[in-house]
Amino acid sequence: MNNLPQISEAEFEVMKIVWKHAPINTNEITEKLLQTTSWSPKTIQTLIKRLVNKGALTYEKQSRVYVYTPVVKESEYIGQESNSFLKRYYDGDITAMLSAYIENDRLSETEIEHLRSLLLSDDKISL
Amino acid sequence: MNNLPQISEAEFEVMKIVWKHAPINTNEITEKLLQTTSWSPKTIQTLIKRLVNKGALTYEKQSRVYVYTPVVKESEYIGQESNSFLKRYYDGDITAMLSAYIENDRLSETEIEHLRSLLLSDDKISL
DNA sequence: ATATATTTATTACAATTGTAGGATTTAAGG
DNA sequence: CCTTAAATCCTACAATTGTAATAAATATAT
Repeated sequence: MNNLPQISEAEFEVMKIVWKHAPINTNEITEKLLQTTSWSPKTIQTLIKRLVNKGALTYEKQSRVYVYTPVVKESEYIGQESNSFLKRYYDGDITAMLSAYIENDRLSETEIEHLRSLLLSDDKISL
Repeated sequence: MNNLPQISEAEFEVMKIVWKHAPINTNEITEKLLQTTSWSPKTIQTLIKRLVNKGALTYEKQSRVYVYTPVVKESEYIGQESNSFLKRYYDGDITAMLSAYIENDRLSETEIEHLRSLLLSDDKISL
């Protein structure tokens, strides 16, 4: 059973901070986000609140401050999003995605090399 | 200059039909979609209309019937979505996505074989 | 104890999306 | 020409999202 909560794009930015720095409080989250966005602190608070409501974050009161921890795991969430992305656009077939990238010359030589070594140096090669 | 229109999930289902069968009229679109969804024909009409408004489809009147053609190309749209997906979840790095899939054993042996042959039999190998 | 500074909670509002019903237009048959 | 069936257009409404402002609660210094 999975079905992680649905996390919007802006909310995801908050999640990234929490995943990286948890346990982390509101002010710290805000501070970090202000380095990369121009969101109002009020907006950030709303996003945090919504993530709590959705069950993506939990918090613990430390006197007047709330300290947040992720409920959903980053890898799990990204894995789920990746699967639904692949399903939507490539009929669930990651090789189809790769094919498209290769055919449209969207891969640099370096990337191709990297992919080759990923696939060849993998322990799966032992068949 | 690109910036294709933003197409929602339900709208995308309509687009897939049009990409595949254009030029195609409302009734034909509806008929095809009813094979895979349980949407009301009214809903489908709304989706088509929105796609026209967004500039994703154009139409031509053939007496009382509208016949639709895509304005945005499928490969272009999917390519754009793929890039923004990779940017969002893998820092734009498709090899990172592959790594994650390999590490989490999300790839079948068949898929791995397929990927290997894609990368090895590619004309890029000529370096 | 109380004022106040700081936090959190509540409310707001427009745009997009899913999901459709109702109104209007119009082609075509009589 | 006019009725009517079929097609398109307009309207609706709740949920989610981006983006905040305002209100309320509360810890802490005095």
